[in-house]
Amino acid sequence: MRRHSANSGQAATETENGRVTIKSVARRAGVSIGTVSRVINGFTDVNAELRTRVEKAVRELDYRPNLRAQSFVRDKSPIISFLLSNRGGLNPFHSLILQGVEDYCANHGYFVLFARCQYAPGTRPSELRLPTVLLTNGLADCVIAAGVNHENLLKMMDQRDLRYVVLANNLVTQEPREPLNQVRFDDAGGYSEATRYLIQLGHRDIWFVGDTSLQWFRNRYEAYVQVMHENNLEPRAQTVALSDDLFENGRASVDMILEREAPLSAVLSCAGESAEGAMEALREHGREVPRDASVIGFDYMIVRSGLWKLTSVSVDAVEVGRQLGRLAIERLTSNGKPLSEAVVPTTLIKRGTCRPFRSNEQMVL
Amino acid sequence: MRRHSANSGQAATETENGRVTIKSVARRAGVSIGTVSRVINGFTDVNAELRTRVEKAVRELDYRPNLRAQSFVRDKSPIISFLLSNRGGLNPFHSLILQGVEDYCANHGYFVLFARCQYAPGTRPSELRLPTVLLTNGLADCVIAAGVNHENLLKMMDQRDLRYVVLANNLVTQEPREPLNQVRFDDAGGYSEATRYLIQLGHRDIWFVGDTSLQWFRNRYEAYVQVMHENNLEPRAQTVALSDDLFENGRASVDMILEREAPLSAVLSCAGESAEGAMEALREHGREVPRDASVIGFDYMIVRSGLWKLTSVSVDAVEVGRQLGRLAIERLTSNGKPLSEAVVPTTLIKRGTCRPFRSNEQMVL
DNA sequence: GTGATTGATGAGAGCGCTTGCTGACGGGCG
DNA sequence: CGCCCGTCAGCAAGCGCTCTCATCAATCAC
Repeated sequence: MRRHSANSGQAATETENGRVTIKSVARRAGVSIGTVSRVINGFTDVNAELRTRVEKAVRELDYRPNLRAQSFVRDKSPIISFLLSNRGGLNPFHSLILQGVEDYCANHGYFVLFARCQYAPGTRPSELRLPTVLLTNGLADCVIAAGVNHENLLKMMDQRDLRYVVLANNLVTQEPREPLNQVRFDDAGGYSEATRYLIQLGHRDIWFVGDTSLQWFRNRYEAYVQVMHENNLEPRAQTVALSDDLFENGRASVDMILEREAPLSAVLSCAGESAEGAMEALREHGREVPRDASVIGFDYMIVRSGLWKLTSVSVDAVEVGRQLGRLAIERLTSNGKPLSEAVVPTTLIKRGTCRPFRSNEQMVL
Repeated sequence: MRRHSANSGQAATETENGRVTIKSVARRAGVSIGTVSRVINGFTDVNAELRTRVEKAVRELDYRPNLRAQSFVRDKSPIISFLLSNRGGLNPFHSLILQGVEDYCANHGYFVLFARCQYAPGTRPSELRLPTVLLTNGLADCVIAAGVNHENLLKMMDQRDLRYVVLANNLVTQEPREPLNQVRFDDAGGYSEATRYLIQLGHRDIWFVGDTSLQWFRNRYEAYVQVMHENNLEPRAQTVALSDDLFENGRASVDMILEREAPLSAVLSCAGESAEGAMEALREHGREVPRDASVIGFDYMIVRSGLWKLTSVSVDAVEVGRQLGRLAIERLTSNGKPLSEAVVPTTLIKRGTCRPFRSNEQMVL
């Protein structure tokens, strides 16, 4: 690449080359650019008449400050980056979260940059190849780390003094982490409630289905186990991943349970898709839901078409996004001091897949 | 708001206040900042030795140019805005498109800003309240208009000399529009192919199901009608929206057709969800798919869990996004001259819901 | 009436970078 | 040897804005 050759010729000397800048406004209003700056930035110590004149000039010229110049001189930008880590695609859950982030940020004068990245949990922080968003100096002032994240990335961001906020549910950590600068939804609480609900309905043979090698599912599993123990019931779980596909995993798990004729009167499933799979397996074995078995799954208040009848532990994913946006903006305005965790509650939404236990159900098998 | 009081005191005179700028690099390498600039921008007319020294200094100081300063002085930014118009949420289809946009842009040094907006089709361009992304001067240099768009927004952007690229399939226009600066996927082609396929399988009573008051579904409908006519078959369609919910609309439409005992051997559905609804209705009427009726729907190559058996007209939505990203970047680098339309093909993916017609199927009803 | 205080304004420096221009240098050629 | 010209480094002018500081007017206390 060679330098561009001279082509500007006679640079516009005093005249403006077509664009409206703070100077044009100042000239038109007959004030200095400092005064214009004070008016557009809402300082109160400006004479009412001058203010009016400036405002008129702004309107007439349709002036809008150059964000690039503003960001440059203020040394900050109104951009927050939403970083989706280690996820193939933008799944419905994260779509809703992104939507919530955008919603909150847009309402508070910030913009959301969408970026993705992949990294291995094992890589040492210093050897981590950061995504371009994080490497680019001055692009975004705060990062929202969603998707599946690991300690090494957070360490790296700490080292580089990058401000960030994390979605804690999908954060995989070895040792417990101080719950700062993070948003979490209380899925464990929801799974406790769901378990209690099934017990109240009279169920005893309640199976948890889900791959507990994944931390987020393990949290749900542990909540289930605890409630079962509190009620002197034996947890009975199929926690090995029989498939990568959640639907298929739910189907295969329940199929296995029924094949070996283990007693089963309710299924608490780690996810919505796997609950659908569980229902498929029950159907295949001639057991009707909820008549012959109750099923509870998980969802995130996505608007589903007609048939969404699954009783679920439910979290408002858009709200999770809003909280992430809120925390990110607070981090920027709170001068970087750590913020305490925000928790979004979950609710057990009772739809059509649970029913009180009747002992003759056992006969069906 | 009052002006900030003086708090800087003795501004750092010649020393740098902690941050690494082009000056630090220049000093360390013993060259002028101009030379550093030329090196980091890849100009070739730099002496090899100086270049090496500069590169060394950059590495040692871990220097990264300040994007804010660069954007400011270059008067352009590496940010492209993905604007989702008139859509409640970020649905799976648009999530995939966004993903494709991000994919392409990230690979070409651009960043993607995610924004949403709502506007009425009827509003006159001059009265349109533009979303903040478009109003903010210097934020993004090009806008990708996805979601459902209308002429008034495009007119407004034209007037303001905003560069943009449109997803044409969801663009609602009165008069035909020159296909410039837009990406389109050929769903009409896919629906023609699907119709021909059903005819080849021997089906005659092929029903199109979908609300044709929506332009994108009407395009599919018209492709269907044309192929039917070419084959001297009578188009038979349920084009009135019986519900806002696609699933329910498909279900209700087919239910109505079957209720009045109209002959039906295949359903060509405007969307995937509505095809699921159609299958539900067939099931309710005791007709098994594909034994007693064939069904074709639509999808966008989303990875669905196990049971996705629907034969579909299919478009690679991620590719649509990539094309949008490509066109947007071309618009920026092609000095603003209009670019010709990009078309993403659709394919008929034959899964498990179609079978050759057997006349005794008619008996089932 | 005088000096001190307060308040509003304009002037201008400076943010970090790009880039046109100037001029030093050296090699080729007459 | 001198001249010309191509090459390449440094200088410095800006880009549009913010914000400090000096200035000046008006107000107030006594």
